[in-house]
Amino acid sequence: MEEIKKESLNFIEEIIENDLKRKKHTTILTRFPPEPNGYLHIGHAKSICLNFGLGLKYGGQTNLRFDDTNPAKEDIEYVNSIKEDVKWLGFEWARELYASNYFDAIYTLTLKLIKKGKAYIDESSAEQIAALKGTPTSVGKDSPFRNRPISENLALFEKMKNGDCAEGSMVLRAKIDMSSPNMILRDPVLYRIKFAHHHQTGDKWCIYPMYDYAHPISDALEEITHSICTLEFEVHRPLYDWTIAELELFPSRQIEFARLNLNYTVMSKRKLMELVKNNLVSGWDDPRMPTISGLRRRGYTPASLREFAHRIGIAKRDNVIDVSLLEFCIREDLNKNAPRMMAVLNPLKINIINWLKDRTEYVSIENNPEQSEAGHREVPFSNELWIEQDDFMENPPKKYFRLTPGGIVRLKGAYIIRCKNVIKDFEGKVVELDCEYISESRSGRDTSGLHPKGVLHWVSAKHAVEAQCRMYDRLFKVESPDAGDGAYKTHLNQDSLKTLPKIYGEPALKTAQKGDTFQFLRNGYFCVDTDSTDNQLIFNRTVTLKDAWAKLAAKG
RNA sequence: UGGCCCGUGGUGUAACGGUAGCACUGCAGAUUUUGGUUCUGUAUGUUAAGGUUCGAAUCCUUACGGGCCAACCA
Repeated sequence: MEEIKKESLNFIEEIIENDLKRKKHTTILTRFPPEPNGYLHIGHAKSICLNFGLGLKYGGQTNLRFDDTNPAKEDIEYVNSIKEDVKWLGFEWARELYASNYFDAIYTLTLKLIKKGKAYIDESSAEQIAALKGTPTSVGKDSPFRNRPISENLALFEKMKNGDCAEGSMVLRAKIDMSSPNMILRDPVLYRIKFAHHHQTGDKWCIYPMYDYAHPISDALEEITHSICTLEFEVHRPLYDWTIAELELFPSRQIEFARLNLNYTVMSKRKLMELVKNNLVSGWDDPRMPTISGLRRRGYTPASLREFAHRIGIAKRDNVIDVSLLEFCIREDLNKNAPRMMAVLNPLKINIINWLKDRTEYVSIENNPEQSEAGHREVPFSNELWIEQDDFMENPPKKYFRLTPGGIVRLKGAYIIRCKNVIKDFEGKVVELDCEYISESRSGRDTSGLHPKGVLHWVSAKHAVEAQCRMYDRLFKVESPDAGDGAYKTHLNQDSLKTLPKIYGEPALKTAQKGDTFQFLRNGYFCVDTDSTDNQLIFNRTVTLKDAWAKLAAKG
């Protein structure tokens, strides 16, 4: 009998399996609760994969619920982008919901809370409330309005709802414990007045519940079994439980896990928003952004992001994931799935001097060595070719096995050539190379007996497709741009985007469509950018290939 | 000077009182018509001190380190 080692569970899965086993629940229901006040980033992707993944794994479901309790900061634009991103990641929600769907229910429940004497209207100013709140190390003091009669609370709450009170003039507070060591429990604000237009409810309401109050109620009304959020909400859990208990609702349980941190980038919505607003990037979907839309435009696939989320795991300790893991995940996917193409990014012209000027020969090159069923394509070879400037050196260092004066090299899928003559301009810069091809060296029928160490990619000049290339690198030049004071913007990598206005690709690239991904042989993975037009093909570099030579050369 | 949470190689994450494992990264080598892929090898770890136990990364205590908490934000 083969012993099957069962995959270890993360702590949330353990809780769920335990709940299922003990029959606390017969099925599970999770939710992904974004606030529509910005675009989703890869940290949200972690949460999405967790919540939807759990639903899938345990045969339950997951709701998408917009946490839209603050109309001042939220917008329908974000609602739409969030839906698009979740779908693109490959998940389907059971129900599309909004916390605002429950505004009536929450209002009714609140009446019950007030009648129980568990909430009161406080007419103190925000400053007064803050002053009486105390500090983490000193207790708070009761508000002078704390013990007003229930009937008065009811009447004032009614007035508040009817729009008879000015913004900031009063709030509804829970009556819990002003001396609690947990600041969250010092009579938290439940409702505030905001005369703001809401993207879902329009102008129906001028009072809006706070997150801490609306969230447990929303969870409970949906009968969410496991309400998963990030660690900073841990201290809010007693309030979450208090709300459910006082209102006698479905016992949803909040569980917290550590949010994702990635090095060489920033992850807070506020900072990402600043980058966008200050035009430090081209938008939320700039390919350098850690947003889901940015990664999508960069050429990351949903599968690679899901794999990444799986590999980083779920735990409660703070973590900083190395971007190299993200890069590993996309390379792994694209290596297996992206068709290979040849494209010369920094061209150097070579003349095959013993090749007839008008002759074109087609050579057959595999589309993907990782997939035999991907087949081959025909690539034209002629007397004028482009190769990469880096692939020729007049005075090569040791272990350089590309083209050198008098040296030989294999042109991928075609012939071996020998460099016969180096042509320079008046400044001494190499501008062209005269080479001879070895006629009996054609790939697949090579009888030359030669074994060059180097194999170069190339493009026939007269058949080349021209395109623009955007070479992306990490947005920040330091590992922790967030460290220290708010000076993260000073760590921006000025070279995070280099545009190559004219690159030469093999003819098959002509029909490439937006979003298509390729491996440009020896250069990296690229995808067709959404800015492309019929007249101008634009590629984004998703990620480079691992480059052993670059490493060696850098060492000297 | 408060409360809560968390400390396992460089980075993540397992081991649920019984041989500290896996992945990424690094390094070295093999293979290769991509200096890619693949394969092999290798380096680095239980924060510390006590205690319980035949046996502790795991349980207890203390210390140390990190994080969170004082929006009418989420």
